[in-house]
Amino acid sequence: MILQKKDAFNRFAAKRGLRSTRQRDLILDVFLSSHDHLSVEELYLKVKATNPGVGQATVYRTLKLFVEAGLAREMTMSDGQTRYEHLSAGEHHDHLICTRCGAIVEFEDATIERLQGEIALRHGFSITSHRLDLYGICPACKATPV
Amino acid sequence: MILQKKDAFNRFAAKRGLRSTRQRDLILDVFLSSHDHLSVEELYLKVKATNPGVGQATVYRTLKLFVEAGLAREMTMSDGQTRYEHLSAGEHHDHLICTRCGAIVEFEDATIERLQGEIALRHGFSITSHRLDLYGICPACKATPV
DNA sequence: CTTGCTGCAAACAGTTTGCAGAACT
DNA sequence: AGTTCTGCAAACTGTTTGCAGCAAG
Repeated sequence: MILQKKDAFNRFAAKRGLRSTRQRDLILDVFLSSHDHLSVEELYLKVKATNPGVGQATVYRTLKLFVEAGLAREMTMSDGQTRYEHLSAGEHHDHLICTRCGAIVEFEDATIERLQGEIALRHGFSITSHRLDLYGICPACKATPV
Repeated sequence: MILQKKDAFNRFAAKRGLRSTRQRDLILDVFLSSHDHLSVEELYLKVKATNPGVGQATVYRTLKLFVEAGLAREMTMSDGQTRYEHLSAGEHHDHLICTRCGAIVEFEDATIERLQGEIALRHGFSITSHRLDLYGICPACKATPV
């Protein structure tokens, strides 16, 4: 799974004439072995933990490459931070987001996807992507007194 | 319609002990008489056109009040800007967004709303709000060569 | 007269960029 | 050797905040 993604990135890099560097390998490792939805800051700190010399700018630049390579998806959160989640070819999922603790749960719903397609058609749009976030309180937070 | 919203804001202001100022009235007028989904910058420019002395900070502060008063909804766009749209009590709609020209078309779909509720229930979440954006190319752009 | 509101400018947070040196091929 | 990539720091963008003066009640 992780190897597949590394291969995918290597193919992308080769096609684009990008060089293979220690930093890019490292950032890819950390990204792939982490849970989804990391902010750049979180990823940067994880990378720095094992390899202090790496700069933030490189993390920013490398994440943009992952997006171009189709490995990652960018999500602009309402707190102004950008988060990156894993993305496999053709796969898509939406999010339940806890507004108290920030937990993010993924889900998929084929019926909603289909209805979205119908709505787009009705308005003459050709859809390239979409984003569905449901905000609320997760079960754990409901059980915990504020 | 516009008067109703002004009343709503006045009631909110009274309850909160806020003062009635020239700037707030002006910004509310401009906001209510504009199309939806304005960025702060756009609104600020419109306000400044008729009343040059108004500062950006006031526009930012006033828009946050509108959100608290339930007149407006904040949307963080992927370009990093925040846009504000009109909001009436209980009303909700989602968006088709053209990635070429930036046009935003609103739609509502009761079935999707219901399915969202079911998904939330299944995961034990209590939903407070949601956001559904469909990104693609609008009919006008499809007809226009790049 | 008292307190909240405004405009300005400075501060901030997240992200991007220019550049000199390091590293890949 | 030639060129890309990196790290640093400075620049940028959108937004927030501190403060002195202004204005509403």
